[in-house]
Amino acid sequence: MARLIAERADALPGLAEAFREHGYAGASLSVIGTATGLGRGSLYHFFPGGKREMAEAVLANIAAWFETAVFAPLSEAEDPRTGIDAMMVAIDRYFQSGRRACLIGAWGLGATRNPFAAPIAGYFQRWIAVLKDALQRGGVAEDHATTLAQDVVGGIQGAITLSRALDDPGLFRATLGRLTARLYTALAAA
Amino acid sequence: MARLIAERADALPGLAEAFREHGYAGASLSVIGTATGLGRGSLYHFFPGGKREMAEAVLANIAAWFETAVFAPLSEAEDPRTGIDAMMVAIDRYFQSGRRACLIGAWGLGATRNPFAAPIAGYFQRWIAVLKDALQRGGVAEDHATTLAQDVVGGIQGAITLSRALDDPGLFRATLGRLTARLYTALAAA
DNA sequence: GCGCATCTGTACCGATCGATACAGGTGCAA
DNA sequence: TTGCACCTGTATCGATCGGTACAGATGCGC
Repeated sequence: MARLIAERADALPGLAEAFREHGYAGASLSVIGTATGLGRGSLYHFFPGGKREMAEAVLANIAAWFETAVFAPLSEAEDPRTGIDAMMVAIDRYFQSGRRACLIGAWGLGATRNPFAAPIAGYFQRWIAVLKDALQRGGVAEDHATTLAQDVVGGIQGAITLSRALDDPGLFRATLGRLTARLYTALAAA
Repeated sequence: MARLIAERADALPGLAEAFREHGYAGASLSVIGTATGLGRGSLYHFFPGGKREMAEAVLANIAAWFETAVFAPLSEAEDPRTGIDAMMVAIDRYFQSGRRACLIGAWGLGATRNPFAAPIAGYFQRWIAVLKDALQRGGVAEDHATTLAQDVVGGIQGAITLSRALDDPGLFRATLGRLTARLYTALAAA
C-alpha cells in the first residue's frame, strides 16, 4: 500500500473542494474519498472525529490562510493603501475572480443554528475589524470606517454570489475595483 | 385520514423552510415531512418528481413572489424612487432584516454545476435588469445604471450573509439604508 | 535485516436515505 | 346512499450514509 500523503494538511485542499462543491451534508465520505484520493482508513486515521473534524480543519485552514494573506498585510502595512491593494489582489486570486465559491459564506447562509456558526462569525468579525483599523489609521473617522468596512466585506461576498450565479468573472473583478475606489476616496478625503 | 392541505401550494412554505435551513442535500424526506406536516404519501402525491420537483416548486414560488412584490413595483412605478422604496421595504420584510437566509443565494454558492443553476441565474439577471431599467428611466446613464444595479443586488446578498453570520439584523437594515441613499444620489445627479 | 509506528484497503455495522406500492379513509357529486 | 377521485399512513425496497474494526503493507530508525 503506497503512502499517499505525508501529513493531514495535504488532505485539506481536496477536503475543501469536496465541501465547497457539495456542501457539508452533500459531501459524503465517498465524495470526500474521491476528492482527496484517500480511503476511509486514511481519512479516519487523520481525522478521528470524522466528517465534523474534517470540516473544522478546513475552516481553520481557510482562516489561517486569510490571516497571513489578507489580514496581516492590512494591519501591518505602513500605508493603508498598500494593505488594501494586497488584500484585493489576494482576494481576487483566492476566489479565482468569483469562480470559486466562498465556503464560509455559503455555510453562514445555511442552517440558522449550525455547529460552525462561531468560526464563521469570527472570520467575518476579524476581517471587518482589521479593515476598519486600517481605515482609521489612514485618518477615516470611526463610524465611517466601520460602515465602509462592512460595505466592502459584504460587497465582496455579494460579488462572489453574483458572479458565480451569472458565470461572469468580469463582474467580480469590476466590483473589486469599485470597492477599492471607494476605500481610496474615503482615505483621500480624510 | 383527515385532509391536511387543499393544494400543493400550501406545502411550499414548509418546503422552503426545510430547504433553507438544511440545504438541498440536508433536507431529508423526514425533515421535509416534519416541516410540512405531510407524510411521504402526500408529498409524493403532490410532487411525483420527488425532492427535485419540490425544490423546483420552491424556487419557482420564490421567483413568482419577487416578480409581484419587488420587480413589478420597480418597473411600473412612475417615479423610480417610489419603486426603489417599495423594493427595499419588501426586501427587508422578506429577509426578516437579514435573519432569514436567501435560498437562491445559498444554492448559487453551492456546486459549480448544479441542477438549479438556470433559475438562479435568471433570478439575479432579472433583478439587476429591472433595477437598471428603473435607474435609466430616472435619467441615469446606462453603464452607471448597470454597475449600480449590480452593486445594490450584490450588496443586499452580502448584507444577508454578514448579518446572519454576525447575528446582527441592524447591520442589514443599515446597509439597505446606505444602498437606498446611493440610488437616490445617482438619481438626483441625473 | 529487524522491529515498530504509521498509513491504507476492505469488509462490515446499524441507520437512514429517496422512492415505491398500496390499502384505507375521506368528502364531494350524483 | 352510493360511487369515485383524491388524499394519507404504513410497510418496504435497494442504495448509500457515517463510522468501526482490523489485518496487511510500508518505510524509517536502528
